[in-house]
Amino acid sequence: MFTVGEFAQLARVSKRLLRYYDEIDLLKPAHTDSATGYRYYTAEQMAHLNRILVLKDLGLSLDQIRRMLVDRVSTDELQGMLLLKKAEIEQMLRSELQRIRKIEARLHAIHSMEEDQPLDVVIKQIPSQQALSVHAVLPSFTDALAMHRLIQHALPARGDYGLSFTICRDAEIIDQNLILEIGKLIDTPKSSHTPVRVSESVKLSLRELPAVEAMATTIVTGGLDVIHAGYSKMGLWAQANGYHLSGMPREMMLKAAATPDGSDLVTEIQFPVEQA
Amino acid sequence: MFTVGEFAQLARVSKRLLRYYDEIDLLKPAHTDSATGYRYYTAEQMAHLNRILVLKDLGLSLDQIRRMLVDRVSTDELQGMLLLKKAEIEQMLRSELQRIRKIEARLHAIHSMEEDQPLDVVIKQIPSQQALSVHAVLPSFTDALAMHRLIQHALPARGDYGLSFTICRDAEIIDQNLILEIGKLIDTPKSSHTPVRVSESVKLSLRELPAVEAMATTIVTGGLDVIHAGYSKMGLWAQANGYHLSGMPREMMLKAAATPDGSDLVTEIQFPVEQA
DNA sequence: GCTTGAGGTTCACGTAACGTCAACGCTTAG
DNA sequence: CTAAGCGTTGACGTTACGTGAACCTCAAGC
Repeated sequence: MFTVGEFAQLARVSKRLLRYYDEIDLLKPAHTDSATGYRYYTAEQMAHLNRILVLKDLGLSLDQIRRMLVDRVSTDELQGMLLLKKAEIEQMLRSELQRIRKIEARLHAIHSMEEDQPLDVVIKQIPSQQALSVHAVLPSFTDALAMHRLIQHALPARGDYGLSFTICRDAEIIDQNLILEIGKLIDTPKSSHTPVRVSESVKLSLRELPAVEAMATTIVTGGLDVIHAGYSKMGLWAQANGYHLSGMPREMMLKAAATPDGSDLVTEIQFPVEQA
Repeated sequence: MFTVGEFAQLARVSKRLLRYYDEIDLLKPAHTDSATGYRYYTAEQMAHLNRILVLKDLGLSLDQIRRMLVDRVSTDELQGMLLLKKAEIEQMLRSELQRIRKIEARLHAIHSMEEDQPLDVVIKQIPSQQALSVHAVLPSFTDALAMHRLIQHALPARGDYGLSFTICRDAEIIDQNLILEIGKLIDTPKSSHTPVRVSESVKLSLRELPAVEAMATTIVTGGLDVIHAGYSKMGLWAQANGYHLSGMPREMMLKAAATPDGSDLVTEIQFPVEQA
């Protein structure tokens, strides 16, 4: 029989830990003096403690260990728990490897473009959204900007409209003509008063932008040249981080231009992606 | 300007998160109404938030991110932190791989020896310990057991003695003759009254067992045959888990034999090991 | 018998990054 | 006028595994 102190020293654990394991019914001393409350452990319990420490080291929680040891679980179940734990660790290893890859990509980005800040790309899930939009074939993004202004003026000020957006319906951005969808999100999807609306020769129609599971997004501040550069950087980023494009890119105008050149535009570029 | 709700929805984070980041000075809204306390965020702050989310995803803590962004840390330092984080993750990957190996070894052990319980091997650090011991060349462990009894009787009952131990001074356990060190630990190292002590023809001398950084230990219950089997299993275990022997094995007698055959002996087998 | 060290219990804290709930104020739409 | 909806603060919970401090009791050696 050993007292806590002796037992703790032999096992090289703290006395506190032994009391704790007693408290959570993981390892009760073989005998507890009812008068003094003193705990007494047998030599055989050292084997028990060792088993606990080993299983803990394998990554099992104390709760699982208690179920396995105190509740006398079968060898098959134990094997199952170990296999499960192993699978868990393997999953974790994969995600940590991915993380390492991202860190390396970022380090590379810092190194290669010294003063240009590296892109901050966040992947988020986007729900489906209702929108009022029009399809247009335009010679340049500058015309798209004009179109946005036109729409802005045509819509009533007091209507639950959200952000202005542009969708490139053609994956290849051709300098000649752009196939675009231009419009505004609708904040309150309940508004049934928005089936169509006319503004000169363009008609806005109600549309539902599909949900996207993984949308790679980044914020750019600046005019059309900066936005265009952002598109190409997003492509590089996807390349470096193991994603590939899986849908039509979108642009969300977070802040409209105050100056004519649009140098204070704030735009969120959105790329639907998939793990390559 | 966006309110928390709008900003949260755009960024796809919770409002709570934004308030939290405000509270910990990680991302303060561009403006806070002093009357109502309402928070207002600008479009530019979305870029800021994105950077925070990206760095968080890379595994940095919010505290580190604050230091990097709010306290305007240099690119070099940022690079250093990322490299450090990468090294951390790599270290973690190594230890998790080791863990996987241990789990696999255990699964294999469960599978191969169906009813014999797999060995529970715990690695601990052992400090140097004082002991009273004698060196002996004996034909068998049975004689060692007898020697332990002899010593037990020769020593005064009331002396701060600890466990009985045996050290195999020869790595190869030869059936012919064993080179052993037999004795008892001394609990209170201050006892200067124990320089030597005589008992018939054997003399116990004061000795200091060296500290061991990594001691693989396991508990076996049973007679000499069981203990001997434990030795060989420990060898197999080390093999399977990537360790190798780096010193003289020790045996600690946790519980002396009550029966002559020693079938209720409880012994801790100790192998000094190193990572292979 | 006295001191001392080891034992006991109980409460609290500590991490990291929020989630959840309660109570309350302000504004607007019906 | 009132209820809905959004905003605020504050406190507590979560998860897992313990550690620390304060305070009290008890066994044992001299």
